[in-house]
Order: sequence, then structure tokens, then C-alpha cells
Amino acid sequence: MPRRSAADAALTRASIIDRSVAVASVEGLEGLTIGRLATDLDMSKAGVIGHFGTKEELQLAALSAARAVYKREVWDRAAAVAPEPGRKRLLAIADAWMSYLARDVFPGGCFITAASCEFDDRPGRVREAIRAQHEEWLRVLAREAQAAIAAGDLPRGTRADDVAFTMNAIAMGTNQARHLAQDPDAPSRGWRAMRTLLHAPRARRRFA
Amino acid sequence: MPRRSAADAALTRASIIDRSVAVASVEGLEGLTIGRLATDLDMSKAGVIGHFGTKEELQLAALSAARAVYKREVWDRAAAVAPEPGRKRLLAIADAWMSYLARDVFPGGCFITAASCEFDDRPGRVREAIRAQHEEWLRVLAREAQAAIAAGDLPRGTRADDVAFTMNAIAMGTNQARHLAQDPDAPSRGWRAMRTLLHAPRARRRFA
DNA sequence: CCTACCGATCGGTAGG
DNA sequence: CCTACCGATCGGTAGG
Repeated sequence: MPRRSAADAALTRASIIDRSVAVASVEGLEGLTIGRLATDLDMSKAGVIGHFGTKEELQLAALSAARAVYKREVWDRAAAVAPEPGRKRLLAIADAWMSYLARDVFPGGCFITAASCEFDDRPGRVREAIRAQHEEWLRVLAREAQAAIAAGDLPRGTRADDVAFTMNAIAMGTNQARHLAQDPDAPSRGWRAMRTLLHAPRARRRFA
Repeated sequence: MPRRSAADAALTRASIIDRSVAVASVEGLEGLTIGRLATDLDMSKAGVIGHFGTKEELQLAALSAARAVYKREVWDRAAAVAPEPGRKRLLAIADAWMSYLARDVFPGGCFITAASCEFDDRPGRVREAIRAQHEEWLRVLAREAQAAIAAGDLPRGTRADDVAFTMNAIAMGTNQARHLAQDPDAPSRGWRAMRTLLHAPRARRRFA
């Protein structure tokens, strides 16, 4: 029984994180258990937790992996379509965001929203990591909104941080409509709300 | 050791539910444990669970109690201020809603939002109860919006269910801003977003 | 409403 | 990466 190579170990670690993200998007980061992961991955519990040391480290690793997925699926997609800051890019972000929800990138819906609801009143490292991620994302949105305001593409008196706040709120509502109410039209509804917020014409848009 | 009277039993039951709502608003409905309640209430676990039979029944009882609080703090307050359906009452609802969040009626923030995030992908009776409550509330909001539209108080082409959707989204975002980001101005921000949505002038408003 | 108890599972460790 | 194990806690029950 030789120890496996460092490369093999890294692959195992990645597979544990992948599975953790999927499970936690449905069961929550606390509902994620080492025993459940061990069963799913045909490993021993010690083999699972050995890669992380504690459950909290595993939760932080899952959160970080989810963040990378989120960035790729929302920000990178939008930035590729709209390379300049401003209202066009906000609309591209809204589009990519609704598409991300429509495609069920995480089986239990938006991982970040779920983690945020679960930890918003539980002090600790996990909560601080979620908070830092969330605030960074709101700053990105506000920066875009500021460019749109400077270009005269949003009504005078509009506050950039209010636009960021409401876009995030609409995404949370869309996630809820899709998962709790199981409304297949949730992303279209969210899209309409985003366009109204951004004062864009109400072009119809189908998400799948 | 005589058995206590039915009235005493009802009081005990009510105290268990009260405590359950408070604990679950922070720890979640699954994080709520019978042992924790027993410790908090200086009772035995059997004494706690005996009133409900199963944890699921306890969760349903807590949800129902939270719904009553929510109705009293948001709907009843708004209806007292604005007896007629329409935009004025939507503004009164927005005001009561932000006040409910500002006053931290539940220690862990909006119980319904937390429960919704936690159960939105977990089939079962709890999820169906949350869903039914949520959809009923959205219908109430849409009915108000429909009256506002009929009275010409919202722009032509506005959809009543979209107004309900976005109001709910703004409340979710406000709850997140208050608890995750610990932003004391979250209710004021939510209030601004509600007024923008409802095309009302941006009167300043302090919440506490 | 209590004591006493059940099997299952939790996160985590020792040692290899 | 495994087996074997730890104390703690889980939801729930029997019996009074």
C-alpha cells in the first residue's frame, strides 16, 4: 500500500471540494458532513478530513471553489461580451447572472446566497469569508454603475451603491423563485426586473 | 408529582415555540435541536419533544408562529395606516417591512427568508409550508399592486406580479445587508429602493 | 413532565 | 490513504 503521489493527492482533494460544493448547495455548509462525503466518494472519513484538518477548513475551501465558479460564470462571461465598464456591462452581468441561475450551475441554487443566509448571524471565519466575497462583488457592481451614471446612462440622482444593492436583491429573489416556488420563468422575471432597474427597453429574453 | 393542567401544558408549549423561533432564526430550522431547547428551557428532552412528537412537527409549529409575528408586524401595521388597497398601502407595507427588519423582531433576521433559503431544495412538509406562506404573501402584494396600476399610480405596462417579486427581493437584500454586512443603514437603503420601485418621491426616512 | 435509555451519527484522532 | 476508535450529541422511546 504505497502512499499516492502528490499529484494524486491534489486530484483527490479537488474531487472532495467538488463534491462538497454540490452537497453544500443543497444541504448547506453545516449540513455538509464528513461521513456523507466519505460515502459519496468511496473513501474513509479520515481520508476525507485529512486533506483539510477541520470541517471549517473544508467549508472555506468549498466556499473558495464556489467563488471561482461564480466569477467564471457571471463576471467573466459578462466581461467577454462587454469589455467596457458602464450600463452595457451591467446588462451583460444581469444576463449572465440570470443564465447562471437558469442553468442550475449549483444543484441547490446559488451557493453564495445559501451560504450567506446560513451564516449571516454566526460569527467566525466562514462568515467573514462570505462577507468579504459579497462586499467585493457589490463593489464591482457599484463601480460599473458609477461608470453608467457618469456616462449619463442612468437617471440623475441615482446612487451607484443602490444599483448594486438592488441588482443583488433581484438575483436573490430570482434564486428563491426558481428553487422554493420552482417557477421555471424565474430567470425571465429577474431579467425584466434588472432591465427596469437599469432603464433598458424590455426586450423579451428566454433563459435555459 | 401530579401532572400539570392543560392550561399549564399550553403555556409550556408556547414557551417552547417562542424559544424555537428565536433559536431557529439564528441557527436555522435544522440547526434547532431538542437538546438545546431542553437546556435553554430547563426541561428534559422528552418534555420538549413530547409536545410535538417529532422534530418536523416542532419545525412546522415554529414556522406557523413566525408567520403570525410577520403578519402582525408587517401586514397589520400597514393595513392600520392605509386601509385602502393601492400604492399608498404598498408604501405602508414597505415602511412596516423595513421597520420590522430594523427592529430585529427575530434575533437572526427574517425567519421566513432564512427558512426559505435553508429548505428551498429539500422536499418535504416543511418546505411546502414555507412555499405556501411565501406564495400567499406574494399574492397579497400583487393584489395591492394591481389596485395601484388600475388607479394609474404606477407606469403603464407595469406587471403586478413583477412589483410583488421585486418588493420581496428588496426585503431579502435588506435582510442580508443588515445581517451579513452588518450595515446599520440597510433599512434606509431598502426603503429608498422600495420608493424607487413604487415611483414615490425619495423622502428621507430613519429606521430604528 | 421526568429518568433512563436506544442506535445512529457527529467531528476528529492515533497509529500505521 | 486506511482501520479502529474516542466522547459528544443527535432524534426519539419506554415506562412511570
